[in-house]
Amino acid sequence: MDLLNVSNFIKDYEDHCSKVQRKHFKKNETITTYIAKRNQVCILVSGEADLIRYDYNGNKTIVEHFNKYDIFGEVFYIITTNNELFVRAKQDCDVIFLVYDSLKHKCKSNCKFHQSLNENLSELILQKVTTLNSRIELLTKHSTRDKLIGYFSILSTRNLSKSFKLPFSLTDLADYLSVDRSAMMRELKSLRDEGFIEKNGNVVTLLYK
Amino acid sequence: MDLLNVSNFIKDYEDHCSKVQRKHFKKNETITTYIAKRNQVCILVSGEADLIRYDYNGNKTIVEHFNKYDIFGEVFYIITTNNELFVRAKQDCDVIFLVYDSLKHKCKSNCKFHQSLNENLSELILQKVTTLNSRIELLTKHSTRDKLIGYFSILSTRNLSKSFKLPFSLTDLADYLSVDRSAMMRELKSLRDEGFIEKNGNVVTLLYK
DNA sequence: AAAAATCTGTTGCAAAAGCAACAGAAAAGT
DNA sequence: ACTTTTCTGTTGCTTTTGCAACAGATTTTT
Repeated sequence: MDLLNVSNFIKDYEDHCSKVQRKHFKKNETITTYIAKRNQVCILVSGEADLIRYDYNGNKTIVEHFNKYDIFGEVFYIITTNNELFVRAKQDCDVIFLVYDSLKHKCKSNCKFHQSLNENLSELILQKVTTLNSRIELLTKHSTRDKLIGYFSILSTRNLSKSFKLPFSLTDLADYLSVDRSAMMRELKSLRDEGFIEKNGNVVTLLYK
Repeated sequence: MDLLNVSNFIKDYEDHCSKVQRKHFKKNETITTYIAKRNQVCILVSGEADLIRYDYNGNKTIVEHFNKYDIFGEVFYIITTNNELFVRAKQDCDVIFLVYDSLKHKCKSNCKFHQSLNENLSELILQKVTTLNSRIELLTKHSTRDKLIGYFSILSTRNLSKSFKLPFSLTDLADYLSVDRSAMMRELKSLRDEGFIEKNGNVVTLLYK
C-alpha cells in the first residue's frame, strides 16, 4: 500500500467517523501508556517515537522505534504486571488514535472509509509482523558484534546506501539491541579498528563487501 | 475468534475455492521453505511444528513454535540471503496453504468464504503480533536465568498451572531462547538447587510465589 | 534385539558481557 | 552566556556465557 493513500484515508476517516482522535505531542511527551483491554491502535502521522519498556528490575528496553505511518498500541500486546510499557515522542508527533473493536464493526454512519481503513489495517498489521520478525532476527544473534552488524545492514538496506544516520543515541542503541552499553562501545571500537565501519557522529558507513 | 470457527471456515473455503491446498506431513518432514515473493500463508490445522533458521555461521535458532491454528509463512518475513528458514513438522501435521494476494482480491466464484477468511485472517495476524511481542520480551531479557524464568511463566500462565510440559527438548529450548545449551543447563541446575523450580523429565513445576 | 543417533548432564577453560565509575564533549534548558 | 543534564568514550574488575568434549541415558531406526 502506498503511504500517501494511508494519509488520505486517515484524513477522510477523521472527517467522517466518530471514535477517531488526532492529537499533537511535543518532544519527550508520553503518547500513550499500554493498559490492558483498551483495544487501542495508534498511527503515527508525523514525527518519531519509541516504545519503551521497563521491567521489574528497572531495566530499560527500547522495544520498537516508530517512523511515519507506523502503527502501534496496546492491542498488539499481552499486558503483564511485570512491565511498564509506554510510547515516548522523540520529536513533535501527530498521532491518530483508534479503537480496534470499533474498526471491525461498521460505524453508525456506515461510512465507506470504515471498510477501507479496515482493509488497509490488515496490510499495516502484516507490515508490523515483518518488522517484528526482523527485530527477532537481530535479538537472536549471539554476540554484540553480530547484533551491531545486523542492525547496520538493516539500516544500510533501508537507506539504499552504505552510509546512514543512526536513529538512536548510542545509549539508546544499546537498549534497543539489548546489550550492555560499555560492551557495545568496546565492540564498536573494534569494528572501527578492524576497518569494518567508519563513524562520524551518528553517521555510520559500512566498509565491507 | 473461536478456533472452531476457523476450522469450519477452512473446511468451507477448501470446498469452494481454488488456490487452496491442504497437505499432510509426517514427523520431521519439511513443511515449507521460506522463499521470497511466494506470498505464502500457511495454517497449521493439526500437529506441531517449528520455524527454524540457520544463519551464515550455521547457528540454529528456533524462531517460532507452532500449535494448532497458528499461521506462518514467508509473507511475514523479509527474506535475506544470509538465512535459511524452514518449517519442520515435530509430529504428523495437516497444513493449509494459501496465497496472500489471492485473499485480498475476490475469487472468481465470488464466494462468501473469501470475505470471511479475509476478516478472520486479520484477527489471526493480530494474534501473531502479540505472540511475536511476547517472544521479543523474552529475547530482550539480559540473562539466561531471566529467559528461563520468563519462558516458564509464559507456559505456566498458558496452562493455568504451576506445572507444565516443555514443548521442546532441552537442546531445542536453548535454540529457542538463543542461549548456549551448557550455560542453560548450568542455570537450570541452579534454579533447581535454589528451590525455584522442580523438574521431572520434561515437566517443570514452579515453586516460587 | 542390536545398532545408531540424539539428548542430557557435566566440566575446565577461554572469551565475552556486565557493572561501576569517571572525565570530557555535546546538547538542552534558563 | 552560563548552568545543568545527558551522552560518549574508556577502563579495571567480576560474573556470565560460550566452546569443546565426554559419558551415560534415552529414543529411534534397522
